[in-house]
Amino acid sequence: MPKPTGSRTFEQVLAEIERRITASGLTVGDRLPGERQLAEELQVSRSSVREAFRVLETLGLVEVQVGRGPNAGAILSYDPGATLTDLLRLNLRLSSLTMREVVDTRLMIEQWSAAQAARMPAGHDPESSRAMAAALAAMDGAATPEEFVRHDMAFHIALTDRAGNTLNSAIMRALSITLRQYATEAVHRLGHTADLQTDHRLIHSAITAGSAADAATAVAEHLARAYPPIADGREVLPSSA
Amino acid sequence: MPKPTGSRTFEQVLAEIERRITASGLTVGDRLPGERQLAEELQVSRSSVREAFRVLETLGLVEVQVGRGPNAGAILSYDPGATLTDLLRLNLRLSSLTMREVVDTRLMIEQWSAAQAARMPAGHDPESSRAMAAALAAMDGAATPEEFVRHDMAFHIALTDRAGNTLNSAIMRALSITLRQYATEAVHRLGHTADLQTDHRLIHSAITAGSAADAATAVAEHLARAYPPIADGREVLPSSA
DNA sequence: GACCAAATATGGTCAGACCATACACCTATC
DNA sequence: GATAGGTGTATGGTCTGACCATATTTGGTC
Repeated sequence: MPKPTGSRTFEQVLAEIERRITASGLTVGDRLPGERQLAEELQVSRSSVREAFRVLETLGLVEVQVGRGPNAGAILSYDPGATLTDLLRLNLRLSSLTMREVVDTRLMIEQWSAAQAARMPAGHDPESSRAMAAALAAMDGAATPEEFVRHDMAFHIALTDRAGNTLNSAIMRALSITLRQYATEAVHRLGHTADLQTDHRLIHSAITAGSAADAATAVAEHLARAYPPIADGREVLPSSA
Repeated sequence: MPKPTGSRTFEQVLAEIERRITASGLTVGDRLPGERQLAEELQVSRSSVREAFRVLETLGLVEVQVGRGPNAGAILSYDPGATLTDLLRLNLRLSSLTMREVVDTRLMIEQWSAAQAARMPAGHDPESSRAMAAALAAMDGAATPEEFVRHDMAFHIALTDRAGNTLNSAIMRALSITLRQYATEAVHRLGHTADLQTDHRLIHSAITAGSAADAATAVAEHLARAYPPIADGREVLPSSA
């Protein structure tokens, strides 16, 4: 037991909030009591409640808004992506992670997702289907590498969404954001995007055709092309996030 | 731009700390200034510094200790696992995630890792090698389902470590902890562990023999046996964590 | 009914105090 | 001189109470 259920006050507040979520069946969209009210209910100071709220906010579980009315206060939300993104970015800064590992994990998720997506019935999740097609078209019309990469990210995220695992989707979103600048530089280096688009269409048609194995292969080849300079070193994150 | 670089004070403190980490080359083990000192340096209140510290702590980037001496204060650390675990647990509580998705993601990582591990040269990472063998033996001698599951977790984590991707390892650790109680109940239901151990040995020998495909297949079959009742519903987390 | 102004509830921030903890330092003793 | 014990002090942890900023609600006025 590394943590003996936290003796600090804000940890007890966290435990109580977690207990209430479980017991009262609170869910996304519901509101937590205000800072002052919760402080009085639990007989703790407002500072402790605030520190607990910062933790919940960091975990992407609540969104806090000032002012008055139904939208003010701490609202239960669902955005693990932001947390994961922060986590990845900071760990790259600390050199606890390498770009190589991030890219490999992305390949893993995307290969898996492409295979799963190919196995889905034709009419499955029309929204992600539309998103993939739209991203493909938008990449054709992209005027700058930045714009291309933006739609490229959308394409790969839609692909992951299509596999239907929201946990994988959340991780994929975080990985994409982390790799964005890297991807942009790669496109600049390449100088053109024709090969990448050929890859994308190969992936897309394999999924549409229901060929899981082909889809997985196409994804692997695409990422090998997109991230060639990454060998095995401890590349650091570009200076600007 | 969802976040305009945070107008709140504690977010500016976070940005400044992140800047210092990047600029000064601070790394794991180094100490951040004390709360009072940082507050004065940045001309903000101690409360704001504390809220920033709570965020860093939640992200697993610092560990805070009271008292005096070289171990006191906020030390840069590296423990994304705790954050991921909290993230998973709370999102399961909010029903934003299903057990099915968690199990699927675990299968994905473990299949990938088993295949990668099988491709490694024989002498690679002797530590995880030893850990796998030790866990196998310990499972044979386990007297209770709880003890069996503890060593089972160690086995699967060692397998993932052997693939050499620390990001995947961190995710796998979080998934394992999240699934622990579930796994324990599954072993209780099964009533015996012979089949599971047969699976484990199959996985182990496939990796040792360097057969990536066999290793991946063995992992898939093992997890299908270990988590059979999970179909497609929105199973909730067991009440006690 | 529309519009504008005041009241109010909410989070955001600050200053200052006191407590608990754990090491640092110094003194007394041998 | 070495050791043991007490005291000092820097650190995080918590609380109180105040004030500010913001956004909605309320109510009055035209």
